[in-house]
Amino acid sequence: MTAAIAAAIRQIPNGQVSTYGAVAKAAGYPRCARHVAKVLNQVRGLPWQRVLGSGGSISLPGELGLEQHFLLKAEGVKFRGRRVDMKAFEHLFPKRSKVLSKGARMPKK
DNA sequence: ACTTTGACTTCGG
DNA sequence: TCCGAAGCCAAAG
Repeated sequence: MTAAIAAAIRQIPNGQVSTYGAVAKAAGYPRCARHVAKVLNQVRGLPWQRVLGSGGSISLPGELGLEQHFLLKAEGVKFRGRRVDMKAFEHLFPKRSKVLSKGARMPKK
């Protein structure tokens, strides 16, 4: 599954971005956003800078965050304040034939 | 086999 | 808009 996630991340084209949750979902593990982060941190050769937190926010702390910002900017991604303009730059993964249905979540409300 | 660990996500205040 | 709490799941030790 680590491989599946890594593969999903590699699919993100230059100039576009995605989120942890979206990547996890695309890889077939909708709830494993956190693991995506871990994969990004461990696996090398991935376009890690194209993966953002929900809403297009940079989750990387410190200088790495600045570097991410820089790299994305270099790819043509534009920022709306502290967030990436997801509406315009989020990469949509090809829908896999609902193999893993995840159903509704969020028990709270 | 159990515990820890994440660059998360979402809700409510 | 920002902050804290709770839920979440697989990989690594």
